[in-house]
Amino acid sequence: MRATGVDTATQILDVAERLVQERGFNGFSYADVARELDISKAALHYHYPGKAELGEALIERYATRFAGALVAVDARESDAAEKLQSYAQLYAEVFRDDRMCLCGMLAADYATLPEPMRKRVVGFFDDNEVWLTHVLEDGRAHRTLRFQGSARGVARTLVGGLEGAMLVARPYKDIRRFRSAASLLIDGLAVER
Amino acid sequence: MRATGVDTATQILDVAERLVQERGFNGFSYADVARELDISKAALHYHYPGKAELGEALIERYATRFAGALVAVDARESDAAEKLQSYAQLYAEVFRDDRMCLCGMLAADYATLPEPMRKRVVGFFDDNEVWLTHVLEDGRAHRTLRFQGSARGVARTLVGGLEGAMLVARPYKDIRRFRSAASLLIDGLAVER
DNA sequence: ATCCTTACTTACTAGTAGGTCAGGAGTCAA
DNA sequence: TTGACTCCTGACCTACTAGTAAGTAAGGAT
Repeated sequence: MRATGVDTATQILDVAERLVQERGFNGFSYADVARELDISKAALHYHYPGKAELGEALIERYATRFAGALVAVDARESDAAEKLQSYAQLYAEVFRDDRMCLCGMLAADYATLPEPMRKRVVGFFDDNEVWLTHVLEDGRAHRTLRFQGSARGVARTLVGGLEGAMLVARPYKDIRRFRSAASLLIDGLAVER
Repeated sequence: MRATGVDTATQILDVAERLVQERGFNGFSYADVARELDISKAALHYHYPGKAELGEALIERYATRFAGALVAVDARESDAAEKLQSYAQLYAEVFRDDRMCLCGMLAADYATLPEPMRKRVVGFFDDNEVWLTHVLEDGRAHRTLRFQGSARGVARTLVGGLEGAMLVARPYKDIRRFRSAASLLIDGLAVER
């Protein structure tokens, strides 16, 4: 038996999540996960009948965790500009260990994904967009943020901009590349004081 | 024999390029390419000894074509702001047919790529960065562009921003999503008149 | 006429992919 | 102490992966 007290289903999710974020959904196998946890492939199939179901569980947990982090940001920060900084910080934390955002990675693999996974990936981006749109509208109303066009358009640009910053910074293994891009994206929205 | 007059090596590149842009480097096989061209897998190995070499040839051609397009932009446009618009237009053209930028896709697959391919992917981004940096510095000198910080930092943000805009817009199959993000990214740099 | 190259083919390899199935060990309640 | 339930293993399957070996038809050069 493996040392930890964490249940197998969770350990599978942990390993698979890291593999997807590093290598993509088509870049890992059930055998990879089983080997790392020193269990049989059949044990994986017991907990997650197929790769598609494992993928769904992966996105669901990731999205739930992310949504929780956004609620925490709302509770901690009141200023919209600060919220955007915290949002970028969430991405920066994901960037560690050569990881890409799970759903950014799955967006690249989108064409090969089963339909239920696709729905959840899009749902993740939609959720991000909605949260950012609220923050942006709030910031504009309170004059702490300034931007042209719709809040929704800026929200989409931010999601894409941060995902792309991770994507391109990863080959360079340089978090400063990511931070620098994130700052330029976000600082440009703040009302200078 | 297949109808076209184009040589087999080029046809292989064409099909493989599309498959990588749609599905990623781990999302297609030699068998997929062979089936589409109605030739044997062994014929692929004749022209490109292994997937790694095929991948290298893919990036090399793509990067050369892209570099050529940038030279053409330099020749056609003199205004830096116009050059940026043309640059974004290059990306918009790639976006058609559910395609992602070849090197953006390969950046996602980066962890699983053989070393020679990695070098070339990074080289592509470096080239983009250099070209954009020149355009941005030129635009700032001629007061047609305005931005804070280093031209290099803005160039990196643009590359990442456009790659990410493609990545996230693709699941929605909506080029307007891409165009809107590209506009926000670039129009913010233009000196208002 | 022969040799060599180009551009393939068919038939094959070892290894890996995702997935199935019968069964067994441990736990718990009746 | 039996039966049900949970969690797992070993053995297996079929399809597919990249890659190789050997052979061949067509065409040019000597």
